[in-house]
Amino acid sequence: MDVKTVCLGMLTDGEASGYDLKKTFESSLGHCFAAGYGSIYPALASLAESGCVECEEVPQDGKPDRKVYRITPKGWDALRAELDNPAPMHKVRSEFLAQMAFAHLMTPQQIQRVLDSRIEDADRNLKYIDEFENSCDCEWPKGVQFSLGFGRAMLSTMKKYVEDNRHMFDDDETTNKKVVAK
Amino acid sequence: MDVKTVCLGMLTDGEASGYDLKKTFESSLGHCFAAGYGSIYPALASLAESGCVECEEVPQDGKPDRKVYRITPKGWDALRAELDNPAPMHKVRSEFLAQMAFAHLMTPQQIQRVLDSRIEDADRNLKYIDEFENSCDCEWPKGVQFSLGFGRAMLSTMKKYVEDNRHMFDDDETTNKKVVAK
DNA sequence: CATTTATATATCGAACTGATAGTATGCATC
DNA sequence: GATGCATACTATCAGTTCGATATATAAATG
Repeated sequence: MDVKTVCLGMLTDGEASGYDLKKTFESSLGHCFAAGYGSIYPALASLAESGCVECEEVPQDGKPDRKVYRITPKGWDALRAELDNPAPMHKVRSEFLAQMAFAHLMTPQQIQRVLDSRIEDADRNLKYIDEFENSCDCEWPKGVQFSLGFGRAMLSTMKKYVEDNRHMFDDDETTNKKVVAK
Repeated sequence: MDVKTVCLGMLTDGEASGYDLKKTFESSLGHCFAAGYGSIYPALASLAESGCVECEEVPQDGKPDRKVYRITPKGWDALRAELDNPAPMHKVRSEFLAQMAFAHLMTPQQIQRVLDSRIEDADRNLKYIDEFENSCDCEWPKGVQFSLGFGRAMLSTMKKYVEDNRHMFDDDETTNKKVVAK
């Protein structure tokens, strides 16, 4: 399940350009699988070379030609083979947690700022998921619903965990002052 | 907070070789920030070149020289600058969710196998976290505790979500049979 | 005695990231 | 009327990272 395969999967829904695919990445998979032009265009070129997709160049005046891609029977075979993978990975790369593991080298202010930004980011992503879910009159396929719900569950847990545990990093001085103030 | 910075952070705990750092990546950051030799060795070479770490080659008979790295004052400055980043990212790249988004192209058997493997993976990672947490007589620093708790919260949510929602993909035929059997 | 595991180094191609660049249209703001 | 910004569309490039592989030896395990 690399970028190539995901592009192939998206093309089962109908022909599309690299630009179109980028938008789909941002909307439906944005919370769990990112890809930029630097991945998408090479992926399409490679898929075209191996015969998994066909490309039709649609001339447009002024704008550059629109290159529309369509999945081929060979592409369907390749996709089915990939979807048979019984154990696809779920990887996390958290500079946030890595930084927090060095909290003893940071000031309380630095720590709280980082925690604030994590909560903001979670909220932003929760909003994206809601917006995407409501952007369709009809229902999304089950798999997409599952994926959106999964994202929501993870982001809610993340937010709650940060909120519930940020007191761990309360400044001792501040705490003492509060105690004294009582 | 790239691999270079994390290595620098680990070296604040005392000198270490590339091999030692790899073990630390596997144990304390394994659940949230992976790095292999292909990242660690180039990172150390680059840090040495920029004067952030010193390297001492300790000869050993039979085995290749052990290269021991130590952080320098310049390295401390670089680390402090990185730790000032107010909004470190938390990225997810889930081939699992991407594949599930195409569940309508898979058989119910394929889907259930994928969900099983996700639960197994969550359990495995929860076990790793517990084992690491108990591998120390004294207490880990607050930041490390926070990071471990975070990982546990996310993995528990993941497992529960999959368990609670896998029925979404029950085979219609099977469901009908059950209903009939009643 | 053979095999596996641990110690320790390192490289390489493929893949991915994030930024940048080019070109045109339309729309709003100043 | 100009300036800047958003949208549509293409594409590349340097730097990073991933996963696998290679090399060599000692110690433990079967």
